[in-house]
Amino acid sequence: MRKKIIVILGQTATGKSNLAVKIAKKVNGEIISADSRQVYKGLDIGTGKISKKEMKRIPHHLLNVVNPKKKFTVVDYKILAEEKIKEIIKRGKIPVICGGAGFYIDTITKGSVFPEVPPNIKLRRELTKKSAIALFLVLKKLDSSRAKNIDKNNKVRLIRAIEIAKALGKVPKITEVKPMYKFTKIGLYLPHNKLKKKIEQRVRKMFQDGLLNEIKKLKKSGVSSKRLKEFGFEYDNPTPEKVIKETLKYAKRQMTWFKRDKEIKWLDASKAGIIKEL
RNA sequence: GCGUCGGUGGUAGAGUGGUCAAUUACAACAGACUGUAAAUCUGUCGCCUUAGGGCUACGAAGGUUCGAAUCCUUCCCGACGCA
Repeated sequence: MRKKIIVILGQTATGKSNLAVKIAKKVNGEIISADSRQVYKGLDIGTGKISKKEMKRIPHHLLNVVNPKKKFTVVDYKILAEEKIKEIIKRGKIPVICGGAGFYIDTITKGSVFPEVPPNIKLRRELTKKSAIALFLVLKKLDSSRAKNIDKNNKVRLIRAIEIAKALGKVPKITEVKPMYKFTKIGLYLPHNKLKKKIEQRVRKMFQDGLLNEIKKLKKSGVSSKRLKEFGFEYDNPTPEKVIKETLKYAKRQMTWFKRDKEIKWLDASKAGIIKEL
């Protein structure tokens, strides 16, 4: 029988972490975070990282595992997460994946295998200087079939495709290896106005809790402002209004991603007693 | 009260006789997603539509003109200056 894994996903500020803890308690589970920024050390307030106290002694994995100066990618995530899953199951416990990064979650639940071409910083730096059209032409020469369905305006994608094509000759089709687990996906959602309110509260609290200080600290430790920008608005000279706006937009993009997944069972986060159906 | 400048779409803000349903930005809505994913990128964004067009629109009302967001008159509102 395939082992069971519970996945808690949803937009930011819907209360995923809390629910995950509750569920983990109930099923004797351990939590694996699926958050692309909470993997970094020192990004605590801005990413809404769960506190020790809130964890309620449930083990949490893939939080604070890398230095923010280093790059961490989906593939890194996949490797680590799969390792953790195995370990947890070995301990006779149930893995509970919890997070809002759809891309990260999918790579685990769908088992997508990405071409094994590590980022080539030098090449990227060079290619970034070129225009999207120029990049597109380069890719077309290297791999016309990938060029056919790539987004011509998206430089980030074009650059990665070129990077892969240069290394492998062409961009291989993505394959999916059926994972040997059975995933139960639970999506937490809030009605729009409630979500908005929640986000506003949450952001205001971040500022009270010293978000600006956290940013200062990161800068001091040598994290460049360009890098901080990559982590998102909270780390780029923020005001509460700005951060709220950006967070709302992000929440929107999250939903766009999740909507496609028909396996998700959606639960209204504002209603109590959600756990019983597990 | 006199004078000056200004009133443009959800907001900010261009446009100063035709090519203007109106540059652009933001917001809003929808979407994409092959190792950056809170990243990156796309579409829609006055109303109606059989998608070719049709209609109503740039504070209000009149006027000039073949034609006005753009010029003139009066009025209303705002900012500043002088009283």
